[in-house]
Amino acid sequence: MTSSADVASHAGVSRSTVSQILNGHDHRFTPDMVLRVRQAAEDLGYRPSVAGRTLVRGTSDIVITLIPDVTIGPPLRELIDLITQELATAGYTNLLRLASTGASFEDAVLGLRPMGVVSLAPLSPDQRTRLEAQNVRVVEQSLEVQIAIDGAIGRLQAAHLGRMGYSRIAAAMPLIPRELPFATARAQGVRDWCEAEGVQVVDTLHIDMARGAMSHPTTMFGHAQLGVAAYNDDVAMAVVGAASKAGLRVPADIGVIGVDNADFGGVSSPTLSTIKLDLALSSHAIVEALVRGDGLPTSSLEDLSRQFTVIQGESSALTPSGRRPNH
Amino acid sequence: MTSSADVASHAGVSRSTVSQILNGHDHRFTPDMVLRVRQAAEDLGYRPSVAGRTLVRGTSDIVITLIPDVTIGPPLRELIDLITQELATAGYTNLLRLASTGASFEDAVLGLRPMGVVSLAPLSPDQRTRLEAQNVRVVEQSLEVQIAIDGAIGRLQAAHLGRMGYSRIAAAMPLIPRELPFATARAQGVRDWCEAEGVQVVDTLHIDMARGAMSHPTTMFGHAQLGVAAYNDDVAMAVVGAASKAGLRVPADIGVIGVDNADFGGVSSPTLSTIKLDLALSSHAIVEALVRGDGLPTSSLEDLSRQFTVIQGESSALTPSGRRPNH
DNA sequence: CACATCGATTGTCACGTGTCAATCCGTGGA
DNA sequence: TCCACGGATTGACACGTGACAATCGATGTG
Repeated sequence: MTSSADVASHAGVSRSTVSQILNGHDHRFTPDMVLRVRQAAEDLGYRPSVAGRTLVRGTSDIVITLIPDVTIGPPLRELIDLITQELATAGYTNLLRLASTGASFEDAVLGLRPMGVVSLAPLSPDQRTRLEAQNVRVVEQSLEVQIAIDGAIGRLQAAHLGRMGYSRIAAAMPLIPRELPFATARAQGVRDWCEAEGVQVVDTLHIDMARGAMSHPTTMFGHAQLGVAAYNDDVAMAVVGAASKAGLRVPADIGVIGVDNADFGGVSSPTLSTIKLDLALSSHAIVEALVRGDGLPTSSLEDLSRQFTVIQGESSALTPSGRRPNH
Repeated sequence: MTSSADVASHAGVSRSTVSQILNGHDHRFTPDMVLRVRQAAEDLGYRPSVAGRTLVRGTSDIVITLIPDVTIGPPLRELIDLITQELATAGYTNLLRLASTGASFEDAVLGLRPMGVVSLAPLSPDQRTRLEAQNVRVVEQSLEVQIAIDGAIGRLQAAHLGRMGYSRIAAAMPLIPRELPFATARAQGVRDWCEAEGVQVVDTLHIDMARGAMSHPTTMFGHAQLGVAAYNDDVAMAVVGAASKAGLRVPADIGVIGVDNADFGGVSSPTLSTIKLDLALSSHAIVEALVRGDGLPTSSLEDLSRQFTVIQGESSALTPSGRRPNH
């Protein structure tokens, strides 16, 4: 394991010179000296020890990103990639940790003296407090913002179903406790739009996602021309499956729109209408806030709604006017 | 940021005493002294600095797990969780990094002097060489093992379809270059089983997973009673969708089995038959190999096949004997 | 009573780094 | 010739930790 002392002796200079040149203070030195040191570091494959640097600086260049407890599809993956790359450009190292891995998070991570923590899922208030007590910068997807986003998605789904001509609208949510707060916000968003537009709201459908659970659908579809705003594409698929088992036609009798733009929704029959979440522009705001050190600015809801795109599939094409947009 | 010196002065002893008691050498000290130091550390919320420890030991307690460039569903997520927990039990900290985040991996990570790297995706040979040159233990899902696993899955799918009575069998693979080596191994596994059992093999179907691509299915289903072994549940759904658009019945005319046991496959109509991958027992082998320091023992194929379970859905229930197992 | 013994506790060193004060050396002015 | 100047380079320190040698003190032995 080569150290800066090795580089120094290899270049015939003092270790101090090596350290300064490699840390941006090269203007104090002769050009050929700079070149010689750089070359020596290159030859020896020198990588400064994070441990040594952390020790002297009091804080490391490490940022820990907490990954929420959901399946990580292409969009979320891309967001993480972007955050990692932008942090790298700013000189920081992004490392990941699953939020599902118990309380061990703080024990395991705080010893690293990370420069900051990015939490893609809401943190508990005392978790946040403890992190900040250790001078760790925190940028999180707060519960408020998350709920605002979910509400906006619910409204967007309802608006789509209304535009397509469904006269009654319901939300469909999975029976997973962990998802409850978000599901509630979604359903509220659906209700909000319907009340504002004077469209009839039907009680929220609770969908059991266990294998085969929909084989014997109940009379949950007691309405003709019902539009269903599903929690995600999986739930949307369950609704389509249940309707099919009940002998109802999609989209003629029941319309469905999901969220996520999952692969299977684009190739099933019928193809699923869905909402695509574009997370790209958030990454910049996150990294910016982290590096500057202040909190993440609460985006206005106008800004948020721009991040969503309705993708028209066959599952909600009630009216003949429902054409597929070019994509 | 409290250091061991703070704990020492708080307990009225020397820093050396603190260090020894907190590192398992407590048998050398009086019980009440041990208690006093432990209490002081607790009171001050002391967490030893990874940097300091790394510096003096020459290597850190950090393990970096490289996450492959695929969507991370519940099974993979659970594997990562298990690895993290088992490593924590052994005193190591597991941190994650996406494999897709460019070549910056080595620059960013090697400075941490990690104890080891777990790669859930095959590494390039020179990557592995460079890691080992820095005394980093490497445990990877080698290309050979990955291909052996895929071959076994393909055989299992073909065997299921054959058992269900489909007289002709085809593999269905997505058009994604990144997946090509694995897809090829799967198709080969399907072919192997068919040749061994004397069942007719049909040319591999190449499935375009772009939205709406299957709306105008070609004449790819030129065979009655065709069994299709799909690359995953998404591809299986595409096959079902295309069959449906072509006016063919599933499972009567075409049988389909996927891989992954994804949620949507259990609630669609028809429900998808699939293969569930049980990754639990691999985590133990991985951590074991990493902590011991030798390479990951190449599991025999018999062992591997035990990790797979066929889940019977409606999409491959050609024969009346095809009953749904209790689960 | 002197001394060896042994358990309990402490002192010291090294790890690799970044920063800043200190030193070196060549040049120009008085 | 001497000194001040200033740019180029180096020395020394601190960061927090774990391991090991060294020290302390009390007890038992001759």
